[in-house]
Amino acid sequence: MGRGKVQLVRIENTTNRQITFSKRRNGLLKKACELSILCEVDVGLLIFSASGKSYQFSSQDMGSVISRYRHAKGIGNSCVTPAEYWTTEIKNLKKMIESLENRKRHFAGDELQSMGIKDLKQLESQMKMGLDKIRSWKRKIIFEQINQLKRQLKELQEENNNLHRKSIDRGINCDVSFLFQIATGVREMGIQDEA
Amino acid sequence: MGRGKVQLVRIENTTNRQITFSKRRNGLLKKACELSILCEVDVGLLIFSASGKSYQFSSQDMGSVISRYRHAKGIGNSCVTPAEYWTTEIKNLKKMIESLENRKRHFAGDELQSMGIKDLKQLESQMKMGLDKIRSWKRKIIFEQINQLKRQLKELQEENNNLHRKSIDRGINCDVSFLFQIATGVREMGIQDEA
DNA sequence: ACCTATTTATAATT
DNA sequence: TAATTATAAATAGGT
Repeated sequence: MGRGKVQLVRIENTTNRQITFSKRRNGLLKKACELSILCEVDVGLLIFSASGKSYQFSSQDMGSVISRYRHAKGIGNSCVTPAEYWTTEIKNLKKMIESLENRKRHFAGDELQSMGIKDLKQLESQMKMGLDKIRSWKRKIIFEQINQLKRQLKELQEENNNLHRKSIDRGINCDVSFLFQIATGVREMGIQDEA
Repeated sequence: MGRGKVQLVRIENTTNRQITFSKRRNGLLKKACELSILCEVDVGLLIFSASGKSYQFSSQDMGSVISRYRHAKGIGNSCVTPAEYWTTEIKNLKKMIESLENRKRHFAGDELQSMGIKDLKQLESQMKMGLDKIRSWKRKIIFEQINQLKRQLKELQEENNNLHRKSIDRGINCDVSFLFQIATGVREMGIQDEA
């Protein structure tokens, strides 16, 4: 599109290349934006100029778009990914609430109110129950795990004491008293579970 | 560009929206590719269809483009701590519940339409799915932590066996530094368990 | 930066 | 779903 046709190869003339970069970069960003709006899809676009300057467009925030990409690619969640992933998920939930809010007008001047409120109450209590369940489940599992850990540590500590005695018999000194500290620490953690 | 001018708003007709998505998606990918070649710059483009399918172009591999973005934004690979992460997410959920409560109040004097109820039901099921996701993620993360602890315990046991042998053979001071790793692991678990 | 002849993209239609 | 075509939009080369 222009006075002449262009071959799909690097533009050798530096000035022309920069001018074209500027023009096409804006065009691309614009079209990315249009696509996301017209078709209501998620788009993330990153452009890095030769000088290292970066330009971007994303329909949401870039982080969540990237996390979606990583999620789609099944890339591990070692570091930021859980947070990024949930940023998206929480955003979706927020959108739902917004949409509920936007539709408030639809609810006005009609009937079946009690049923709608019933739904809402149910929904609300379900969310709360969900959270409670998560909490209690978590408490239970962690408590069990910690108890088991304590048992194992205790066994090891006793075994170490035995070793200690044997070592002394053989003239070796090994202090394992800190194991008690660990065990104590674990116990405290077990108790403090759940705010 | 086409028979008619188009407004920059979501295309309501589903078929048209999908057709336009298909066309513009390809156009955008093409232009992204052209820009990267003509101007010799790095470009990364991610598109997610409404159905969740992903399309992408990147001049190099997407991973390096993304990491370049991270670097440019000064986002290291620094981890969000589990505590921070869950604190934030739970806070958001609480906000949503609050918002629902407010909504409930607003509806108190109103009446609901059958369409509104349909929306509500849909919202409800979406919320449920969200909670399920929360649960499974939580489960996954905690299990990962527990598994790591198990692994560390196993190491401890092996090390202990080793120590045992060595002590019997020739008497060597025990290296117990790894025990602190366990303590650290347990502590991290405790911290995460605050949501 | 702006202009505009042309090419390119694409909306509507078949 | 895939072509066709009329038209809008992008832009190459020039000022």
